[in-house]
Amino acid sequence: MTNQRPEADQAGDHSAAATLPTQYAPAEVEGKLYERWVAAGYFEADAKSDKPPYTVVIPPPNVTGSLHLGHAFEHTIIDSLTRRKRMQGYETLWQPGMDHAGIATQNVVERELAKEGKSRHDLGREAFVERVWQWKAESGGQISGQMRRLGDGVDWSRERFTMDEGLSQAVQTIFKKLFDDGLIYRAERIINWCPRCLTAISDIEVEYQDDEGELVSIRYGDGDDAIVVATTRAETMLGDTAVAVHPDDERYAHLVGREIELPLTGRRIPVVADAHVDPEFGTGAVKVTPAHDPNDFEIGRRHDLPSIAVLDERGVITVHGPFQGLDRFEARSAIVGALRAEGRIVAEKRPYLHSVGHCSRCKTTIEPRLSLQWWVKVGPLAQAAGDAVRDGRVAIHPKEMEPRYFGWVDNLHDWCISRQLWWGHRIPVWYGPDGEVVCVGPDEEPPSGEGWTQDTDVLDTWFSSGLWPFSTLGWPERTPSLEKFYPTSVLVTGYDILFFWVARMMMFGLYAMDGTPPFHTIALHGMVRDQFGKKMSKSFGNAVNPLDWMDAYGSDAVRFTLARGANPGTDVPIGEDWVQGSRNFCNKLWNATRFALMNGATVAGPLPEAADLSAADRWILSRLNATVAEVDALYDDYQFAKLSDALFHFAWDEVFDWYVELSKTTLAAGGPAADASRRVLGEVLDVTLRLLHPVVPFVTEALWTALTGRESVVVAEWPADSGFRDAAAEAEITTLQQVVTEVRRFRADQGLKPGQRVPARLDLAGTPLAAHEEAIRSLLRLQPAGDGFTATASLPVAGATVALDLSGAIDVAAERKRLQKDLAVAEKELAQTTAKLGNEGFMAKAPEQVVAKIRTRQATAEADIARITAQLAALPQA
RNA sequence: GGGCGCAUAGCUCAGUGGUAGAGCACUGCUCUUACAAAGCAGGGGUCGGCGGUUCGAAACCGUCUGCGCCCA
Repeated sequence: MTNQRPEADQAGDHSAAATLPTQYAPAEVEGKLYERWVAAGYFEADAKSDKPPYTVVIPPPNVTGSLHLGHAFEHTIIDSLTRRKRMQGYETLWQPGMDHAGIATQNVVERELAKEGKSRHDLGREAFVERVWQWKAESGGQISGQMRRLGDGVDWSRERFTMDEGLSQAVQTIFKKLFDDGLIYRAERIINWCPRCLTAISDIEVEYQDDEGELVSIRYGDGDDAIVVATTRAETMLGDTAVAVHPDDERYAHLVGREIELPLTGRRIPVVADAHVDPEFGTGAVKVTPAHDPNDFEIGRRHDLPSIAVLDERGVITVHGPFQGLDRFEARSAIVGALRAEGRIVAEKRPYLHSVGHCSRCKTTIEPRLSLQWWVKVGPLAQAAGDAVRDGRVAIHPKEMEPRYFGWVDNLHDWCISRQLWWGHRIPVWYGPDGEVVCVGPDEEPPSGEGWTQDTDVLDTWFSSGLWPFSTLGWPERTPSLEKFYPTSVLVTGYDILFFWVARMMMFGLYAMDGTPPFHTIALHGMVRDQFGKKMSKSFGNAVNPLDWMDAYGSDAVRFTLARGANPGTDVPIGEDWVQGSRNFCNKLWNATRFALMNGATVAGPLPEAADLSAADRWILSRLNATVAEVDALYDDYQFAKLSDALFHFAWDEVFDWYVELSKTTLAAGGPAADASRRVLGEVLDVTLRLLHPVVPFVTEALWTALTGRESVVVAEWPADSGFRDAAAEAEITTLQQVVTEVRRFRADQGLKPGQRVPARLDLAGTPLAAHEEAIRSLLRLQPAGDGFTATASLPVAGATVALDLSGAIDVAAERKRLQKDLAVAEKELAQTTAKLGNEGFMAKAPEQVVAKIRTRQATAEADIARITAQLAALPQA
């Protein structure tokens, strides 16, 4: 569209329409409009404003990421919410930014270095971190540009990054506070170790899947001391320090307390009794490797067993002997081979399907590893996070997702927060020469001098993401933004990452902000799937780049398709056909507005009084206001699919298909009625475009500015229901629609071409449609009945009769077939309603309105049968 | 193994006690002066099976079958 200076146009100026091409071309509109919005500062939030605040923080995408449909979906939801609130007069902040994605980003840069034949160790820590920043500056954060394409109304002047100075200070502040409160501690435990990323990861970064492994039964000890254990991890037997059996297991009672020989090593290990052993599983005896299995670690603790580590950080066997230097998987077969040679393999099951943990980042099999790490003691924090939802201060939407939240937050293990990476917030703890441990706050000088060193680990990325709702607003400073915009209003995120960081934000928000939760509502959405409901994945080959669809059909089309599928908490299937359908809707909107502009639709001046409006005008205004109310209610309930659908159907089925068509007759006639219609048309489009704007911002902006001559729909007022309703006008137009549809049906059944003019005589005396005769004739291509008019067909419908002269024989067979079908439907209806009304139980117990409704249906069926029977009788005999 | 959920038109999904709906797909006719990315008309479902509650069940209860997801 060439209309880039809408303020220069007058409302209703016919020249505005002349500049609109017959097809909507999103590519020519979207980019320019977005730049204008940003330049105008519409998305900037003012902390000094008197307006009530509405705040949403973006779930920060990874700095390594690019826009996928999941983002597009989530952003469409957030953008619609914030755009509507902005129009409603809230001081609206949609806070943008990214997280530093510790492991992912470090991996990206390490891969770059590898191409140069270098490792991060060649550069050293400082130079490597420098290199990561350089990478971020050059190729990180692609998603920011893509968010602009999507139309995201974020305040770019406030963009934040979790590694920024201010946010790093927030991290250090909360670390110190938690440390001082005893909620952060250091301990040696079994953690999830990725032998490829060479770092600890948290429980939720482990993905379990059923893998084909092996279950090997090994005989430990000999003679009377023999005991068979089953394991999927034979290679860890080198680190076994006991065999455990259930205390009540009589099979092994005689062995408890004795020592047996561990094969291949010559070591002697005890047999211990532990209630955690399942006597039903395998032989009821298990090998115990405290250094390489979390359950075994606990058994070891209970029985004071030593831990013998046999694998290094890369999963390579470290103990002396023939297996030293073998990878854990090579060692497994080597050790089974050696045991077999000694005749100690009692049974082998291969493949044996069992659940194995994998690194969510690189899919490498996780190695449980005993190591010294930093932990957050989550007990009191998780309790508070659960209580905030339990006592209603925070609502989870949809409510069905609550058990999922409680199930997790109430059973939370302590959170391992240290990572053996270089990219991230370095743990602010210094160790002294004499074993001192000092946690340093943001305003404190680290201890200096001989022998003092800082912890080399960094913090889990989620540690900083958990601070996002307040760190982005300036915390720990009590900034005006923090005062104005905290707590945020709603957090929009996928149910799949409810645990990853919603719970973390809740814990940290409540803890840091004196018990004020970071948001009052958690609105959960589902995942985007393909058109057959399958999960999108690169390996399956059904992943879609949203930018391709945005290029082909426009961002609005992608957004509208996603919004139409957004039922709370459920997954959203999307296919190209559906995006095309949304594009078609945008085009329809475009052309309807184009028609309105060509015909002088206007928003100038007040609406005429109801008395000066036609039934069609009153009908559409009644429907318009009902739609405003409906859409408002649906927005407040996060029902994006339903509100989008309501707007789609109101716009297309009512405004475009009927009101616009009816207005053609009125406009052609001219006079005051035409003036009124121009004003109503302008009103209906104005309000409809404003209602649609949050979901399809671009096309509505282009059209609304052209229609109204005003600055921007972004800052227009959100429509309000005027309360105007007109049931009589609605009934009148419904009757009109019935008459028109019935005659169209007859025309189609008779094989008349749509444009073919037919002489007709209308008898509307029994209806309120007298004023609509011209419109009905126009819609049905009916000519006046001239001299020699001979009715060859007479159609009774809704009290009216339309007589047509088809100048010749009609297709009696087609009409008979049709009428017989209608008759069958009416007869079935009569039978059903009559049966109900004859049912004593129904008559005695059904509510008044239901009985009345059935009576009406019965009467209608009877009338239909009479009418159709008469029509059939009137048909010429074949 | 524990928990949550789903099964409605060819596909994807709405529909929490009173006439089974939408989008897309499908069939026929049309360039009717906003729009063929369109218009008009039409076809299509024993609401997974069985049993129960009820005057009345797609909906509520039980059960079976099939399929998801989360946790262990």
